[in-house]
Amino acid sequence: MVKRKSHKGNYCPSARSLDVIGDWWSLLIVRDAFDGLTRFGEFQKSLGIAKNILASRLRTLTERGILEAVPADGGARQEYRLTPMGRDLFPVMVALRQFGERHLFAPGEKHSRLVERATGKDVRIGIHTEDGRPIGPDEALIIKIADTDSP
Amino acid sequence: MVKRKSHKGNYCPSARSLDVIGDWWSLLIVRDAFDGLTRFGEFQKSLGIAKNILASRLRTLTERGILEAVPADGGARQEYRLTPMGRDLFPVMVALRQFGERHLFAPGEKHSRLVERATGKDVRIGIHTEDGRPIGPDEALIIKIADTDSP
DNA sequence: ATCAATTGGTTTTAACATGAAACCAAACTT
DNA sequence: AAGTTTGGTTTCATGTTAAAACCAATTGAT
Repeated sequence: MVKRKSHKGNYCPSARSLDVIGDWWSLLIVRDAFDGLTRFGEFQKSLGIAKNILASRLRTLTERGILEAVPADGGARQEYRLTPMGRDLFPVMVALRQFGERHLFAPGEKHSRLVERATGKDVRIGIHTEDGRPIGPDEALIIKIADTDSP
Repeated sequence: MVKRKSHKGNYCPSARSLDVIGDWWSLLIVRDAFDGLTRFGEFQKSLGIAKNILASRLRTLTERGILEAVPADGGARQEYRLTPMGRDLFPVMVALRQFGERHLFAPGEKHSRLVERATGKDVRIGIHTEDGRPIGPDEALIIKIADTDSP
């Protein structure tokens, strides 16, 4: 491929996010981390991912501050835990989940659910303005950064 | 690569979503579509993506119901527009954007913004229970589907 | 109408990433 | 102490990507 492109320099925050977690496996690893998995073997079993790919992903997620590797059992083995930055991916997970639930399951087909621990109630996502009014895609607008080099 | 794995059969809705839009380019194409781009050349210029890859992505996004291709100018050329299903990816875009804004820009570094068209106010995302209470990752829990084949 | 340029792709090619399996060292079990 | 489990790394075949060349159909200029 002549090296996969990066979106790092992009001034769109979504693009930069995809640069960090936009590959085939990273967000699934993060999802499992939200679900409490911490060990190499747990992720590998849960995802059915090749071990070399998993090792590579855990390494880059750690380098990028999404996960942190803490020594386990006082030995050489690691436990991988979400950092505060990693936990800030929660809305991304919920948004993906909600989209999938709505469009990617046959009617009546079962799927896992994300619920409030205390009450068992479904978790939802909402888009709104900073003063709290709900807003849809058609009322929103992307403002690109001003080109400060213009006359 | 012995063919990239698919998450299609997975019972996690997030995994299925990633199966549909989880590659390196699809969500950026969707972002540009939200921003009003419709033509092959517009996407190509905006993203700097190779033309063959773009053609391939537009095809699969269309096959999967995220985009629809409508003939433009009454000729053979196409316009690519978001379907209602595609517009339901809006929360995903907003969530990615919010994460990127928070963690992937240096202090003071400029980035594009997503605002309400009418007021110019920032668009935010919120996670809450079905009865409206805000909720964080630690109060949430994934419930896996019951294994109906168990005794 | 004719010729040139633009648009919207497809094909080809080289580099690179992925997945599977084999391999290996350290830690844990017995 | 020997075997097993855990947590990887290495090797290899194949898939996927990026870039560039190519091409047909419109569109624009003369």
